[in-house]
Amino acid sequence: MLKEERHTTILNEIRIHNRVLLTDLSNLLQVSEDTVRRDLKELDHKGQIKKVHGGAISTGYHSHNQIYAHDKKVVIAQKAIKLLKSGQNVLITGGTTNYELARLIPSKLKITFITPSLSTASQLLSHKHIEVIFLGGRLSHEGQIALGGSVVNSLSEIRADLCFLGTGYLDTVNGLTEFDWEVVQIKKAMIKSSDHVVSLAISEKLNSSQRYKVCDMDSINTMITELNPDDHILDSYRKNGIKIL
Amino acid sequence: MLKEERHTTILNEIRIHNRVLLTDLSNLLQVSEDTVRRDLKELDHKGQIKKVHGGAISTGYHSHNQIYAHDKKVVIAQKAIKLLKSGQNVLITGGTTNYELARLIPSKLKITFITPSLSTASQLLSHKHIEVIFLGGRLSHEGQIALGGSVVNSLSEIRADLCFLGTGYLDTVNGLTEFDWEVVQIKKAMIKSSDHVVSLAISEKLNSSQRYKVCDMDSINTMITELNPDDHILDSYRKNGIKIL
DNA sequence: ATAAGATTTGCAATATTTTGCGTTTTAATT
DNA sequence: AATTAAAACGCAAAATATTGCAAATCTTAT
Repeated sequence: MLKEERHTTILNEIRIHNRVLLTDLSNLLQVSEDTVRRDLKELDHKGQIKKVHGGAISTGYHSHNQIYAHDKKVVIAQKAIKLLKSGQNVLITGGTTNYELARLIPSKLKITFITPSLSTASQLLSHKHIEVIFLGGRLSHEGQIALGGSVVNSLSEIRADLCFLGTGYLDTVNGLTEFDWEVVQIKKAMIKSSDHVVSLAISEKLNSSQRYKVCDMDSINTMITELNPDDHILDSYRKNGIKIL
Repeated sequence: MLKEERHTTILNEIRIHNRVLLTDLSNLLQVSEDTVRRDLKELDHKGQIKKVHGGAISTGYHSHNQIYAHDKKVVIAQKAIKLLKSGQNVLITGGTTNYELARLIPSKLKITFITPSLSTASQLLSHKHIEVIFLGGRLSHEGQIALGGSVVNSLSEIRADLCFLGTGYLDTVNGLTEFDWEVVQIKKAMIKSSDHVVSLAISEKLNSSQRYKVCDMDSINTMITELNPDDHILDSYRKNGIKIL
């Protein structure tokens, strides 16, 4: 049986049952478990399925993205926290990385966070010593963040020490880009209101871009990825005078 | 059963019931309690649930008193939903009763809800057909709602068809009263912006009052409790020309 | 057609992960 | 304080993954 045939069969099985066991596939396809394992690995790498211990599950669901690259995000969040000092006024967007950041804030820091993101706000509120300002507006169903003119207006009345920009795509040529136009407006306003702009992105987001531009690379002061700061992947970013953590 | 499957099941259970018992999960998933414990630990670590003694609850928002008088609150919420019509602009406060209301909104209704409550907003957002406007401001750690002048200001620019006031204490002499002065300011502004004011309260809240006054009974158009509308406990409220459901 | 090179496959040895059980520690209740 | 339920810990067995390797298979250039 050809590899491509197996792959189609596997994808079908997962499409039907939402999950599949490695041993079952080995029986069904009449190949060794090793081969199936390698097939799953390949399909996972292509993003078509999610390989898990003992088999694979469908990737279409929400569950995948939430847990995806979780470890990397924790690493990023921990680096970001080192930038915080008591007394600061900090702008922060939504996204799972910033959510992690919000979770991990040490209790000794007394900081005011300002955010348009429901999930980030909620997480921040679990810390009794943190003050949280929510930027109101129409909430988007996808990102659970407030969008629109009211947010931008409110931001124009704010001066922040720091700004944590989550998600987004980074590229030395196009700078920071986003998929959603409204999100771009918010981020632009956030950057304008901050003394220091920090971009948090897992390395997958590097060297890729989306259709709308938030800012050039030189508007970003600090860049944080899960990689070692002197990883060669970051070489092209270094020359822009950006601090890399 | 794959670990990921268990995780999805656990998250679903919590999403539906807001909490789960460890022993129930152990039965449901047919694995040892230790395994469930490890699953919960993992999910908690990822921030997807909150692990507590004996089981787990959903993250952020609502706490243990969520469970209190839950059945009564569902009854109230169901009555309240009958007042809703597509196309309306509806103000809604926080509180567990309104949270239930938000949960139970039927999908055929196209409504815009405006709220200063994080938990209510978040729940409303789970309905794709509902538009949600969040009234931004400084968030309180206790109630998870936005307080302060910015909320009151925003409310002055809004005209709503309906206003659902949760919590609060009702009394024929003192009217609607509250414990928190800032909350009072918000509720006053909400009443001012609405054509029709609905008070939702479990019967325990009747005939009791707190230190700050929101409004007299005659500012309230409709009153909803879990009791039968012609229960004698409600007699004294009836004469104010209030509609009782 | 065939020989060199690359890819795929199965196997075995070695790691890693998962899981349930007994024991100890911790937390809630009376 | 005493009693009980739950959580944490360490452990060992079982299941699953990874790796190196050699045989089989497929490519492709001559």
